[in-house]
Amino acid sequence: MDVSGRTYPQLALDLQLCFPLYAATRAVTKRYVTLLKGTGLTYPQYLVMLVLWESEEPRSVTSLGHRLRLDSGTLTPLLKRLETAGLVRRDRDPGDERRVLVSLTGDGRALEEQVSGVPQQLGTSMGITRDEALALRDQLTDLVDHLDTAESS
Amino acid sequence: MDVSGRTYPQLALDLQLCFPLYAATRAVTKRYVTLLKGTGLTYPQYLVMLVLWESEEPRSVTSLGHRLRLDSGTLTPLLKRLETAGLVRRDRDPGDERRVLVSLTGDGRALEEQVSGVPQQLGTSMGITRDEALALRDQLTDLVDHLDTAESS
DNA sequence: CACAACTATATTGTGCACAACTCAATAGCG
DNA sequence: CGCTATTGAGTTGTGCACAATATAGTTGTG
Repeated sequence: MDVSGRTYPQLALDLQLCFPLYAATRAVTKRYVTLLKGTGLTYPQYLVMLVLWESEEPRSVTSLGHRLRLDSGTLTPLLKRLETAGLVRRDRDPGDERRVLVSLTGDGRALEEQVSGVPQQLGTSMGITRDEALALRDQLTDLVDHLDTAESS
Repeated sequence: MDVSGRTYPQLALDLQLCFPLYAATRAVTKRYVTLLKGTGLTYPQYLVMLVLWESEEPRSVTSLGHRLRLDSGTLTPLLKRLETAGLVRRDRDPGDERRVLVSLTGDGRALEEQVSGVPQQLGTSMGITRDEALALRDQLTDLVDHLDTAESS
């Protein structure tokens, strides 16, 4: 890698780490488009569905946001699209009318079986073993934790 | 981690790897907003500037796109904003009128010095050593390469 | 009870990403 | 030379992300 001519060689590092991270996310998202074709889900919608499938109970918008680190500005329109698609219902919590509870419809629940092969297919596409995936997960999780604490300083 | 109750436990893995990757990219992007405040650059704009700073010659839109894996639909409006900000110029290549050559202005070149501390600050925020960063970079690069070849199949 | 502080969601505006498409310019070929 | 195929950039439309703001509902306090 040629960095010899740069006035500020340290800037090359940003292209070397931050760019691959950025590119990897877009590559994964792109792969999901193919894998999720037929379900009509986008990648962020799939992540929301994963959280709902893992929950026994309906979840509020804020609760989904905490799990996925997304705010209402992103989730509200996304959830409306899932509602239009007939995969979720959105009902005001009778006990606290500020809250909107998101619950799965029959179709939404049924979709889980249809995508059950996706993680396996993606694992193959990424060309890494389960152990490598778990190690990578840990590094990325650490990174997010560090950035979260750094942001508040 | 409780996955015992799931009908399809393999779906938990997508939340365990793909979600951290997705969250890490957004956390890094968010950190850059703070670090780049004052320059007026967004994270994708900063990446474009990094490529221009590392180039001796003006680059075409396609050439920038290959380096950053972005298409003209993303780059054209982004480059127009950089042009409006006075950081780059966009001129048709006299030798091939289809091509638009992107070159740095004096202001654009001067900005390099102003952001030269950013990689160091980000490294601190991420809480990883240079060696860890390079190892992570290699894993992510491998991942992108695998996904690229998988996509075409 | 009145009312200020707080909470949960929704809305608005900006900026990516990317697929699909258009259009102008160029290259290649008979 | 004339015609077709290709290439490079731009446009359009959809769907995130997220900051900033608005609004309705709730809670705590005097």
